[in-house]
Amino acid sequence: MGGSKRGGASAGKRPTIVDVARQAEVSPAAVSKVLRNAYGVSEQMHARVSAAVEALGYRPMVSARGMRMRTRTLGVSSLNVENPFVNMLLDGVAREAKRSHYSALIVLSDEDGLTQVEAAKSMVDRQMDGLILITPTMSVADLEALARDVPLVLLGRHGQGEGYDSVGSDDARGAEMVVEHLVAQGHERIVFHTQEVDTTGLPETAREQGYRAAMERHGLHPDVVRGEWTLAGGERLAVELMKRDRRPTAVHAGADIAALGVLSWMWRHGLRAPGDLAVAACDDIPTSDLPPISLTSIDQDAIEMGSLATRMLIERIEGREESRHVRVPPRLRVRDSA
Amino acid sequence: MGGSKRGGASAGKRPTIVDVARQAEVSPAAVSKVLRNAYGVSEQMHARVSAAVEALGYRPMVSARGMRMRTRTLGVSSLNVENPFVNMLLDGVAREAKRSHYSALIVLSDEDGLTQVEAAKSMVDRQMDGLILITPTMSVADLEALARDVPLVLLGRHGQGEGYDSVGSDDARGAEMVVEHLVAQGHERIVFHTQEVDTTGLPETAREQGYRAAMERHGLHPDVVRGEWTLAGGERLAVELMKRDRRPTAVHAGADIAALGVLSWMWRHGLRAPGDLAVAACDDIPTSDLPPISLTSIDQDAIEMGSLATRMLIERIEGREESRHVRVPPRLRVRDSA
DNA sequence: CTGAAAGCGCTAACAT
DNA sequence: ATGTTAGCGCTTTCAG
Repeated sequence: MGGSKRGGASAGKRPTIVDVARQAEVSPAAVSKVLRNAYGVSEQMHARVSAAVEALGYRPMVSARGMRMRTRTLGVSSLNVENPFVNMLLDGVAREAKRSHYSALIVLSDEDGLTQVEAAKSMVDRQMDGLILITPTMSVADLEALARDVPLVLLGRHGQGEGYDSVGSDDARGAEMVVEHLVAQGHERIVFHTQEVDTTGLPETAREQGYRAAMERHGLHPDVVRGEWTLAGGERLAVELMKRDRRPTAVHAGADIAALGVLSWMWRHGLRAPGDLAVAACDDIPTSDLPPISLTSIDQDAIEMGSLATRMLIERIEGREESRHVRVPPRLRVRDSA
Repeated sequence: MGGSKRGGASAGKRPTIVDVARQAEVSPAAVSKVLRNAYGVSEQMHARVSAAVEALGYRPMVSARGMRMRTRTLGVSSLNVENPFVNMLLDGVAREAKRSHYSALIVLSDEDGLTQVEAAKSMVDRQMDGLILITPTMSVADLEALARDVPLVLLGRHGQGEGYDSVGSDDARGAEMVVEHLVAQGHERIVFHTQEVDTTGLPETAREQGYRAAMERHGLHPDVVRGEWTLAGGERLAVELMKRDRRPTAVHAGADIAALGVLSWMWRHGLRAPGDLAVAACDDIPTSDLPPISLTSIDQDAIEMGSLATRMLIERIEGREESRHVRVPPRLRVRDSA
């Protein structure tokens, strides 16, 4: 049945390093050295082993190898991807990992802080060399505990602690830019919409700070509405704003996905941006650029953020000790909605 | 600093099963049994071991365990996620995996068939119990080879071979539904836009068949334009259609993302759907439902597809031998664009 | 430059 | 019901 030498690597079983050694008539240790390009292997040996590897279609089993050395695998934990912004981050991570000859494995976890911790630990159990956590909502204490077990980079969240790194957009600056732009357009009653959070370091916090600072600098009253950065959250925001006696003239929805909710509601009710209400947000997801939407937004260069986080994680894996916390400068994309 | 008993599991190193055994004053084998809920452990033993596990914060190392048994980990390989449809599939997979107490690890690979094969193999190297491949473009031969090494389910692609399973939308039926709808609206010159593919089983093929069949049934001329299912591809399609002497009155863009390209181009040029051109597509991504877009589309129930594929993979891992190829029925979402 | 032997953390017979 | 021993596939001393 297509089998070859008896007792060999045929029988449907995956060939091991011992099979290769037998085929090449050398020791398993020698094979291992060739595979790792270790120091001290003759041309001859290299050729023999390579031929055998080729012939058997041998591939090292990563978990066995992982018991003695690094696996060259990065773990990425991400919230469920309703938000396309996250996809762009993942894209950046995947590209950079590939470029650096690492594998990146992604696990999807829930908003729930506990599940995130569990997801992260489960990646450690699986011998990942390091972890990238995308906008994790877990506590700082949990993050620090995790960082003691494994090299760690936060992506899309600001960190300040020691022991891990972070890459975030300069959220405060982004929110300021939105306000500056709206003020320049003559707006004065500008609402900011954000999510309730209890953990520090999340974009919500920084964006609100930036908004408040900019408003006050212009002698305007901050007007913050709490809600959710989802489509539905945006619709509820629209309802709330429109039923006010003294309507605002502009809203910074906090995140594109919420802004889309606002625009949808307005559209359905015969209202248009910016005429009835100027709308702006953060994330610059692809949908925002579609002409019928044309949402003014803060571009956070997500792909670059993902790629930077990956480079930083690899540096850490390869020995860096000092923490680095990077804020990537945002850009304002002015479109029709504001 | 802060260490406890000398020689114990303190010193920053992760505790092993031996540490737990020592702490509980039992044998490592006993610990292993408790951990696996294996047959034949006394109440007493269970309590002692559990306490020790708790005390040390012990977690089994999955790769070591994986050398002797299953890892309860599913590998998911997915194309780079420009297309939100894929996210919905992933979402379904993640939920079902969690429900079944499996972990799902995702790897992002390129369009390129070779890279996909490499990505899949690398998951096998990492001891995944089974693989879900999302709309893989690799050859049937490659798929069959892979299926010999590991339980395999294709998601978003039709398969017929033995040795693996598949879950796809009934793409032919979906395309038919679009044509039926357009014909019912009085359209006769209906273009179908698809991607060039060389591999069988992909949605492109089935959708084109469904389109042709439906057109012919109504005595209409099939009119197929090749291009790319991307935003840019959709814009090129619009250009091509609009410069024709005898313009079509409707287009089935093949995929929502391409339809958005068509709509964008039309919008920028002062044209509107369905007045100037009726536009419909497949995928029903969230953006299509936004009022300013309102794209008529085929809802493939991606979340259910992902979840079904996951259940099927687990069945296979747990012993099923016969192949199953499922076609999930699509639904037409009629909106303003057609 | 190469090979023999020990061991990574765990499970699976086999004793007891 | 529990412990002993061997070994999964690989790397790593350490001799030769």
